[in-house]
Amino acid sequence: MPELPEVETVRRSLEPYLPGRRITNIEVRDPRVLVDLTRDELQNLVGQRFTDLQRKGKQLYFPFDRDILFIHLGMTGQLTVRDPRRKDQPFTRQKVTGLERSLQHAVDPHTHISFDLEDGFQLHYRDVRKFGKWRLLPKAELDLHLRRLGPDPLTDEYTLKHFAQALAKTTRDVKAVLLDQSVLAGVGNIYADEALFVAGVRPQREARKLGRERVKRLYEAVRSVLQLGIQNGGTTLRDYIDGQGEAGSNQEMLWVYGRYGQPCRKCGLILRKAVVAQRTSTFCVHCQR
DNA sequence: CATTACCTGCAA
DNA sequence: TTGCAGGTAATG
Repeated sequence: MPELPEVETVRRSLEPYLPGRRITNIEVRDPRVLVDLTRDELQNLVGQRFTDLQRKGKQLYFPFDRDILFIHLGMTGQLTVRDPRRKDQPFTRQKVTGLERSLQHAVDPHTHISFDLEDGFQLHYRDVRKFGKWRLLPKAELDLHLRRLGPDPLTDEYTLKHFAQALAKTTRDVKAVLLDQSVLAGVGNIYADEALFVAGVRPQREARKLGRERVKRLYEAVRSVLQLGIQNGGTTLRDYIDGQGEAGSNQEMLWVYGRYGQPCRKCGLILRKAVVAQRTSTFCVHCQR
């Protein structure tokens, strides 16, 4: 599900609800998403208030009094807030689509963690495949933990120099570099394919063989496709919803991801797919070299 | 490097 | 029934 634009959309959509609210109860139904963390340790957050909602790449992190809660949504993680003032929607809407079913938390077998907050608000974590990960780390370990990630492309730590150097020193496929979270944090399979198309670069091109001009185009394409994704509230293919249960619309804007067999939106040639960096990749052999 | 494992649901 | 899916992390 979630790459940088989806995670950022979740973060923003939770922002009006969580900061300042005290946690009154925590229920963990399936502890498998907890990493180096027991149910009891998570209970330490009861009585504390949410403060800032932060993000680096695909990693969400929420500072509390002494510890920081890290949440990675994996492939199918959903973090949603229930607002008691909106009884009618979206959580009790009567549609019967899969997306809507996910909002009936009380009876949903995939909602593994629920927080009760002040004023009747609730925060729910749903994750069908359970690839998501929750960690609780002391504040002192924040830098250590974030340092394992490369720069977030929406910050000014993301520089052409750094990006070019990372590409120049490896024989890997360029797509593998885009997906490497220690090089840059936040690009996954969708936005890697999209950025490569926008830059006119084939995913299987050897990273160090890209010329200066194409490196620069790719550097900028990464940022532009992520920004567009955020602008459109993320890409909803099946599971992704934001913190208020809303789907995104960026799937309507995709140039190539998931469109193999269909005509290229720029030149009309049928898009091809190949496995690159162990992931299905879609590209246009005419527009991408 | 590539492969496998972790999980569940859904479409082919 | 098989293969595939937005994710990492642990193996050879």
